[in-house]
Amino acid sequence: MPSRSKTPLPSMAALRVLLAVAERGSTTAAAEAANLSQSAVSKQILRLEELTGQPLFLRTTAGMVPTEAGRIYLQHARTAIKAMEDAALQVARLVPDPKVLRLQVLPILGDRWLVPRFARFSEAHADIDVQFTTFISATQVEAPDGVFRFCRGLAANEDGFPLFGRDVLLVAAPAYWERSGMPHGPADLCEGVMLEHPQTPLRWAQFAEAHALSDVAPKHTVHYGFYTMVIRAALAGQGMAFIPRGLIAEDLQAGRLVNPAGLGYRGDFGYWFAMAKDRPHNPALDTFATWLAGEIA
Amino acid sequence: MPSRSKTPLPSMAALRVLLAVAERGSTTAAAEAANLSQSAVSKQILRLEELTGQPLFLRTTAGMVPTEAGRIYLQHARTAIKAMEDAALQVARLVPDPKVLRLQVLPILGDRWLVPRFARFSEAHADIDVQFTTFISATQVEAPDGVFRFCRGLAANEDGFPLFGRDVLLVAAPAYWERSGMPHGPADLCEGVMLEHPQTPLRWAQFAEAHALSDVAPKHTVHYGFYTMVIRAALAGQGMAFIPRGLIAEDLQAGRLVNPAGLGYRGDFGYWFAMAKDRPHNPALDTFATWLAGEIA
DNA sequence: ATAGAGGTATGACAAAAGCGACTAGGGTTC
DNA sequence: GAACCCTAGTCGCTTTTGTCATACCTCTAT
Repeated sequence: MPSRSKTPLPSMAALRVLLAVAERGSTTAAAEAANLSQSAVSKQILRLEELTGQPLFLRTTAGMVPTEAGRIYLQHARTAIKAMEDAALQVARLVPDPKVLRLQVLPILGDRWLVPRFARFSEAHADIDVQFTTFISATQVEAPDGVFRFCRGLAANEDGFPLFGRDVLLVAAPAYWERSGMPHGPADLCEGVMLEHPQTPLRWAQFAEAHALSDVAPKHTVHYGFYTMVIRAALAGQGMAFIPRGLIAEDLQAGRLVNPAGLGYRGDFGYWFAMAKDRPHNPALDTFATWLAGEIA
Repeated sequence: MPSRSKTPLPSMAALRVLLAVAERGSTTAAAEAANLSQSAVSKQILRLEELTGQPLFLRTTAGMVPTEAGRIYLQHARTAIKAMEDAALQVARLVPDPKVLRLQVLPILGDRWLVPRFARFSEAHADIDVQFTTFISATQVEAPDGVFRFCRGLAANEDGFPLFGRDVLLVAAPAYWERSGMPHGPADLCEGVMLEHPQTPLRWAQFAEAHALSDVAPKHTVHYGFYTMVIRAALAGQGMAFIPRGLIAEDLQAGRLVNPAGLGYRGDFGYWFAMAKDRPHNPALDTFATWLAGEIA
């Protein structure tokens, strides 16, 4: 039975913007991701805050950080958006020969690697409707057709192939190196500021292990809730980060990030594309996998 | 992590309209419930269908009935709407002295009894923000403050009081009685058409039990998915229905429905208002309960 | 101090979406 | 065939949502 609540509801578009802001940490960055102007993003958030009757973000000089209310609201917004994406997918699957793909992708990989080249794919295969999703939820009924993952390898019941990512570089913005001095070896890094995302194995620990450094470690480490923000912070010159080369190829080339003395390591983890083996054959998925393999070749 | 899907999302308003249409069975009826024009409702549905790429309703001459795709979409729409209502509620609860109430109410009771008189309450207590909700979901974090229920009585850990509804009348539209002939006793009803909602104890079975009728039963029974639609069908002259007097007081007075020979019964079930005993004291809830008690007195 | 670089908010205005009133047209019922 | 229910389309009008330019704030560097 449907609701008869008089509660005014936010628009889904606004919710999407909300999530983008929370993830990227600023209206400016979110605007870019959402293909909107900064002012539009700002207004959406303000409208949401008016709706809920309280601030959803704290405005700091560095950007927007969610308040208590904001975090609660975000959680539910995810559920709502996910529900409708699921709905769209399931309904699309009802037609005889559905050319729909659902791909689960990590936010950083999507933003920095996949989305830029994906335009070419959708141009070449306009008939295939690809839905990207970045998290899973309780309402999820069907597993995605394919998954982008940061892991060591595939499970037994999966097909797939590695993309890139084992080549991890220590980078920072030129401004940062100027301030802290260009390092020549691991030992020079102790004085620096490390930027890390606790749940991602792209950290000093992996670097130290690869180079058998037992007692050296940087004095300051800053943790971010999203790996995206680690990269953003690195670009802003706030510190050093370990980042897979593939994610920042352009930034290195343009000089926005610098990898001193080739410092880095080769990790166990890499980005993989995985598909369940036991699912019914899906030609659209084949097409996508083939294209993807071509892109990394 | 938020979604980065390119899937265009429907507006929440559209989803609400969708639910209304599904429940009431026609755009015309939904328009009334949603305080919109019929044309607006129709257009919302058409837009949703364009979005999903397939029809969500079958157009029959009697109204709109959900397709397979429609039913799936409805299900998810409920979760989405519920998520945002929950969000609004939880966020509202964060302020020091939140004057927010969540009340769970049955659709028929809400439409036909509560909403009409509720205007008076919200006028008198503009500071109290009441949220009506009609279904519960997995994402639900908090129990509602109060529940309107059709039942025999309260549970041990509940406070509350009965509203009305034990006085059940057999009614039909005048046009129907003209066609089928005015009955004078239970036996005359066998030839008629009964309108019932399978999950509601407002049916021939209860009537027969109350009057110890063992072998008489109407030949034709039509089942509806929502009790709302039973009333709608009765008003449209499609048959007879058992309806609590309180829900149709106006229709009886206006002659839109007629209760022949006082036929009916006094049932075990009635509408109750229930509040959990063990919850922290909420002054706004007291205010509401007091008002409600006054309304039925 | 002051300029500059990050960020957010705001005002003016254009585009698009949404709504209501009305109308067309199909199907039932009497 | 007339009256009545339904849905869907058209026409203006209002509201929402977006862009662009700009103001403004706070930190940092010169």
